[in-house]
This record gives sequence, C-alpha cells and structure tokens, in this order.
Amino acid sequence: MTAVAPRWNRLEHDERRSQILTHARRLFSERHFGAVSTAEIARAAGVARGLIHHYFGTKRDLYLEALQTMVSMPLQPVPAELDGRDPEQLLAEGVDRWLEMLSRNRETWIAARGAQGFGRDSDVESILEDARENAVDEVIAAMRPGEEPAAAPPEFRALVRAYAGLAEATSLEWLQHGRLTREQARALLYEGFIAVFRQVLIAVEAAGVAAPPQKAIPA
Amino acid sequence: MTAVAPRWNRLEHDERRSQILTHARRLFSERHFGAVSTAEIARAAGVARGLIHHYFGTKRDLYLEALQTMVSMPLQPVPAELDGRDPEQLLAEGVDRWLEMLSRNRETWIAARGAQGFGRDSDVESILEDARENAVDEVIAAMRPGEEPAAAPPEFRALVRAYAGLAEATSLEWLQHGRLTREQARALLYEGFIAVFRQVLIAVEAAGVAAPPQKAIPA
DNA sequence: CCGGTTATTGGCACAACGCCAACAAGCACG
DNA sequence: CGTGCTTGTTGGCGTTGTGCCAATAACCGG
Repeated sequence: MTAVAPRWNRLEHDERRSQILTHARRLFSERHFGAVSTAEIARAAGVARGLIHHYFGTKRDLYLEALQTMVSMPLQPVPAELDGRDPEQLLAEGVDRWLEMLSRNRETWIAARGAQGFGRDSDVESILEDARENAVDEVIAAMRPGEEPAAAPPEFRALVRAYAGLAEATSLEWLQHGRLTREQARALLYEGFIAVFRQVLIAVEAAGVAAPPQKAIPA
Repeated sequence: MTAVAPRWNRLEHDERRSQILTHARRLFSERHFGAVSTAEIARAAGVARGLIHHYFGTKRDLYLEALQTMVSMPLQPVPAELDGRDPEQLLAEGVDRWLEMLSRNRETWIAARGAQGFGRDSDVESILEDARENAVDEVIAAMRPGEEPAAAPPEFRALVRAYAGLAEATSLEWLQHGRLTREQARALLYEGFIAVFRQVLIAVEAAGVAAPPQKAIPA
C-alpha cells in the first residue's frame, strides 16, 4: 500500500516538447504575441513555467518555432500522380485540392497568414520567406515535371509568386469576407492562373529582353 | 543676467505628440514590437518615458497609432485628372505612378507591409483591413468614374482585392528580391490588370449566376 | 532494492511597463 | 514687471512577466 501517486509524470524529451508546442501554437494563433503569457502556456500544457524556458529558451524562440511548424504544415496539398495528363485538368484538380484544404483548415490557415502589424523582423521574415519559396517550388515542379525548380528563370519564379499573392487574397475573400462563393473562388483561381501564365508571362519576358537586367536592387 | 536656461522646453500638445509619434514610427519600422522599449522611444524623442504614456496610454496603443498613420500615408498615389481619356493609357499611367511611389518610399512601404508572424490581432487586423478597403475603393473609383464605390458588387470588390494581392507580391519581387526589373514589374502589373478584368471577371460572374450565392461564411 | 540520470519544479533577480503626484515653463492678467 | 494659473513634463514607485538556476523527484538499469 506504499504505492504513492507521483506528483507529476515524467515524459520523454520530444514528447513533452511537442506537447508544449501544441498548446503554444493554439494560444499564439488565437491571440497576438503580447497577449499570451508563458504562464498561460504552461498552465494549458499542465507544466511549470520554467519548463518552457528549459525546452525552448526564450518566449520568442518558442513563438518562432511555433510559427515554423505552423507555416510548414498545412500549405502543402498532396500532389497527385500527375504523369502525362491534360494540363488544364491538372490545374482544375490542383485548384480543387487547394480549396478543399482551405475549407478543412480554415482557422489554421487564417492564423498562419498572420495579422501582426509592421516592422522588420528578420527571423519571422526568413521563416515566412522560406515557406513561400517552398510553395513556389512545388508549383514550379508541378508545372515543369522533371526539371529542377531552382533552375527556373527568376522572372518565372516572380510570376509564380505574383500568382500566389493573387491566390492568397482570393482565398481570404472567400474564407473571411464571403464576397466570393466557393464556385467564384475556383473560377478566379483557375482563370487567373491561365491568364497569368498564358499572356502575362509573354509580356514579362518581352520586357526582360527589351530592357536588359538593370542592376539588382539589394535587399 | 538671471536668465536661466530652462531645463526643458514646453511644446504644444499636438506638436509633442506628433514628435513622439515620428520617432516611434521609425523605431517600430526598423525592429519588431518587442525589440523596441518605451525607454528607447523616449530617449530618441528626448523626453521622459512617462510622457509617452501620458500621450498615448499604453505602449501597444502607441504602436497601433503608429501603424495607423503608417498604412494610411503612403498608399495613395495621387490620382490624376482622368476625365474621358483612353482607359489603357490611364492604366499605364496608374502603374507608373505606383512604381514611382514605390521607388521613392521603398523602406517605408516594405516596413508598412509588415513582417507579420501569426495570431489573430483584431485591432491590427481592422487597421490593415480599413487601409486595404480604402485602396480598393480608390481603384474602383478610378475604374467607374461617377459611381459610388460601395455600390460595386461584392465579387467585383473581391477581384480588385485579388489583383491587389498580385500587385503586392509583384512589387516585393521587384523591390526586395530583384527577380524582376522595373520594366518587367510594369509589364506584369499592366498585363495582369488587363487579364484579370478582361477575362477572369467574366468567368467569376458566370460562376456567380451558375451557382447562386450560398450562405456567406461568417468572419 | 538502490544509485544514477535527467526531466521537472519552485523561487529569485532583473527588466520593462503603467501610473501618479510633484514640479516648472510659459502665458495672461494686474 | 511681478504674480498666479494652467498644464506640459518629469522622476520614481509598484506591479507584472520573463529568464535563469539550484534543488527535487520520477523513472531506469544494475
């Protein structure tokens, strides 16, 4: 009868770590950085506050890691087997997968898009930038099967990125503002893609040869 | 010779206020919220720290007001007299004005775009949302002279917003990544606009009548 | 059963924020 | 030219939250 219930249970390193990370991700999604205290995260995870710093260092580090997992998770719709099929059919399916993913992870996606204010935050910027580059790579890989995405010309990458901007705004108009039905969002994404890569691409390439690359503006 | 130099000079209410606001805007643009202390803002403005709270309340309030002035200032390129002239000519001029504004306020615009992390911040969201709505209104007013912008159908607003997303991404590809020359950015913005409002609009409207408005998704 | 490893805790120290009462700069009036 | 009043401005105090560290105890291997 000496079996005394332990005051706390001891978890494996990664297990406890991901547990804290899960709660942190949820809280940081609901409110902005300053409105979430480490004490609250600790309470939600059922651990002492000090443990958070033991695993993640500073509160900001935890935030950045949560952001990292947030943006790298839901942004990759499963690419289907797209061998040698009709391109327009593939596009239509890709748009549908995107819309489907959105309607399933609505809250997550909106939160991941982020709504902080302004200011240069190089850490946050690089995380988001990497995520966007990966997304662009996926699109390029789907458009040019067999070729290396990194080998695509810069203005082509830029064009994909521009379309991504259009897609992001379109998705938000559907999900948040309700100014588009799902059908309309689909049409906009589908036709927008065709328009951008059918005619706009030609114009951009023409502008590229007409006026040879002027000096790149430094970041 | 009893003229003693005063230890500090007394400014008018709005004058001191805008002075603090200027320095706060600069600092918040360079670094993220947490990396800027009220003490630093006070030091930069040459005032006591307490004065900041006297004028703006909390640090967050100051931040929000700085953001407010930031997004409402540089985003409005001066609309020229666009009476009954050639639409395509007007578009070309509008694009040039936009590019010109960008190259002049490069740092400001990039900072105002924000290096957001994630999380829902209703205050920040509404400020940014208002700014975007105003920008959309300006574009609609330019496209439909004499009509009330608010009277435009929702899917039209959404389309303008989608184009704005494309324009934002395009601008960043030029300014920050240098993957587009200015000429290419101009071509992309110009042709993209035509493509979106020539053919995509038709498809979106068709999708609207084909599938009548389903229930709006609440914010 | 017992000693070692290490996950976990609780509390201390420090920095930053919010607030408030006292002070003084400049103006109006005598 | 002095004097009192208005209010812009200051300095410091209390509180909150973060970062860190030494002590503790849960679990595993011998």
